[in-house]
Amino acid sequence: MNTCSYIKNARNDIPVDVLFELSEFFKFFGDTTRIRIIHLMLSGELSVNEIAEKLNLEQSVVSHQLRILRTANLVKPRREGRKMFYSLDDEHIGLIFNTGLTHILHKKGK
Amino acid sequence: MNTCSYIKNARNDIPVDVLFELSEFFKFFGDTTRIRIIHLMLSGELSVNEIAEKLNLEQSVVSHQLRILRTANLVKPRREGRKMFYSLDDEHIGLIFNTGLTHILHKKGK
DNA sequence: TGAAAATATGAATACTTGTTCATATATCAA
DNA sequence: TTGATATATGAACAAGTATTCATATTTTCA
Repeated sequence: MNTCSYIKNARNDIPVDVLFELSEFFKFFGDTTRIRIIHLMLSGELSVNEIAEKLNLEQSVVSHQLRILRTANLVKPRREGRKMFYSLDDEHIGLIFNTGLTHILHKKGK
Repeated sequence: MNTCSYIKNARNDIPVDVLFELSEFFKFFGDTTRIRIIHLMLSGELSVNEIAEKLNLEQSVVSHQLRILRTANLVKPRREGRKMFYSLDDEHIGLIFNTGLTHILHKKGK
């Protein structure tokens, strides 16, 4: 009857350090530049310059944020000549993105 | 073949201001104190002092963070005499919490 | 009304972090 | 090797924010 897996799987004994990691993880989604980069990557991999052009951002801004996302294993790099292509490392990233998106769109609809 | 629903439901035309709101939304989960408060509330409503005691935090810290969560409609207050009880406003909050938690636990398992 | 309990708030501080600018590194082509 | 292209990085600055401390509200009870 209950289709919400998050309730069935609710954990009651989460260590503080795991909660800390969880908050650190959500921080990566808590920046406009990064969320726009993640959004772009939902459609596939992109080079640094492609991202910068599509988002109308300076190259260094994109590069700085990509380093953060790469260090956190949210995106993975692939070199092709002089270009670096980045793509989402984990399929869960899109799930979290869309879960949040569904939430705010749902609230806006009211 | 593709079992990832987030790809099937991918939205390609998200306005920048919606992406901004989305990042602002995720910021609420990007703080240790708030994520611990949210975690506590997954089990039900709590008074301010209960939260402060369980998390070993000063009352003003909890109150400040509750104001942020309340303003963002993540939690809702209920007065009972001198006490204020707070609970999660939206059932999606728990879903997002657990989606992120599942993700980092999955990565730790590797 | 006065005191106590519970919560909220304001200002100050310290800390974090995103952007900017300049520059460095890396790769390719001639 | 030299120049051009693509990306990365470091330092400095500015803006945002979580915590602390003190104090203000609000409510209950004697």
